[in-house]
Amino acid sequence: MKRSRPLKRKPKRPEPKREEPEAVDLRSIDDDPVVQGILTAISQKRLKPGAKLGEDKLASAFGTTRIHIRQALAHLASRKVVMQIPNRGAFVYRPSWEEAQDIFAARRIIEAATVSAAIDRLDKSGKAELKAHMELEARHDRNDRWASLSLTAEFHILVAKLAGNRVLLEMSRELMLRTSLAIATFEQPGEPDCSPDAHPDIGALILARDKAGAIHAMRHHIEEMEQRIRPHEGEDEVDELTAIFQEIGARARADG
Amino acid sequence: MKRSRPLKRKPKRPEPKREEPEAVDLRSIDDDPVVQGILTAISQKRLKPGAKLGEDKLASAFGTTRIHIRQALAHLASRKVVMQIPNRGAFVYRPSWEEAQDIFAARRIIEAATVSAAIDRLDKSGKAELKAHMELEARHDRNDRWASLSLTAEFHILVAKLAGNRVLLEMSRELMLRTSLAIATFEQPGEPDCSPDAHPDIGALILARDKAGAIHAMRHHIEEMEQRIRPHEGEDEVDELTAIFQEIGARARADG
DNA sequence: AATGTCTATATTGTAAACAGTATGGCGGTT
DNA sequence: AACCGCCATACTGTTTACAATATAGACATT
Repeated sequence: MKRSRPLKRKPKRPEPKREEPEAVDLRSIDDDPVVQGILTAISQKRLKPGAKLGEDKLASAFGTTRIHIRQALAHLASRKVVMQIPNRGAFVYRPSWEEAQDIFAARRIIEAATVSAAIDRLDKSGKAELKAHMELEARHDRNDRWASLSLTAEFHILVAKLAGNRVLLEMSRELMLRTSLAIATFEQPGEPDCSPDAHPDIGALILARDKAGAIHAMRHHIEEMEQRIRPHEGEDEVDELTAIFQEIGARARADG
Repeated sequence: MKRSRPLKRKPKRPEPKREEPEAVDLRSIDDDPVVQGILTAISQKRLKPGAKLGEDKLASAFGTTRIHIRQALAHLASRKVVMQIPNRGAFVYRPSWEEAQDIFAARRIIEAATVSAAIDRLDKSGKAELKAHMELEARHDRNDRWASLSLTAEFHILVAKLAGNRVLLEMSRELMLRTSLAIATFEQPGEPDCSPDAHPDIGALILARDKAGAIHAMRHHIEEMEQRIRPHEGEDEVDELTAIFQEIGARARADG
């Protein structure tokens, strides 16, 4: 509907009213506790792919309203961490087998680049951070599964931080999460995402500024992860059906 | 509030009710006309960085409701295409100078990889697509600025498609958009994002399967783009202030 | 003259009620 | 006994109205 403005003021506006914001706090929705909660729950594998995320339940769980939850779920759906199905609700995203492979391939590319850039930019404080993290990983309590999962992911994030490129850092974070989902979908549960023994080697190579060696080690490390997943074989009949339906859906959308 | 369910049914549920969706149409919000409209408007530089995106105005412009607009804006904010400021509204995202540089650096990495993968996977239909696009670009109407902008962006998207990795394709799309914003922010308006003359060379090198040459040409092409932007100098006083405030905000958040 | 305060207005954010859609159990039919 | 349609229920999606906040102009003050 058109606004019924009183028209009392002068309608002319020679300069079109500088509407551009100069400096404000732009706290992102990423800082939202609901988003963070779901994210950590997923990266710690407490939420499995395909799990339903009911709006009412989440609202009461987090002690907030449904609107807030909807916003958080929409954001997570934009980032492909949850899947929203019309009139059915939100579910933890379950990547396809092809998508899982693509995620690993993307990580090989991006993390090779972050390792390279991290070595180029490595300075005193960077070395200290890296050493501190390696020590943390070496002496952490291996019985605390959730802490382990967080720590091993943090190593890759730290390397991305050292690379000094925020865009690559965002992408690494995103790929890390989607890797968690890929592994959780296609591997027996309970094991960590990374074989943690590889991290000290990679870290040492970075500290030694051995670029070729560090890149090779990182690539190998990611390939090791990838080899721990297998396509679902027991659900072939079902998967065939889903393939058919998705094919039909895609075709209908392309034709229409 | 807690749901006041009648409790007439048996509360026990031995099997936790298979809630996982098997096969459904999952049309993404990316297909939404509002999202697409804003996206193309930005990539065609009809919407400039910093422009205000009022909810009511967009709602009446698209002939839909404010809620719909809000969802679309939230999605675009998740993808860093718009910036949402609490109680102020949504604005077309304006990257910082550092972010602009990071975007170009990320593109160098990712597009070098897509070029490489595209050459590896290049088959008959891929060659045909590439040739068709190059012909389109060669004989298009150079006076139609908006068509030119779309076409030159499509070249990079096509290469990413040929690489056969959906995750990298998504990332390329995202980086493409953010490149548009970066160039629009730091360059005088009106010029295309790419110097279009470079595309035929890159395409020819891909068709010739000259991997090293194609990667080099792509890197060079992106560097050329990057060299066309300059940090804002006339707004140094303002930028200094914003830098200070952002510094303070970040510090306060880190300390708190 | 520049700054500070106040008020009206416009715009965003939130809550609650309503409508639409899928789910699951029940009964009827072959 | 298995299958099919029907109906109650639970959940998501949407509308509506209201509350909170920022903006812009006018006015008072130093």
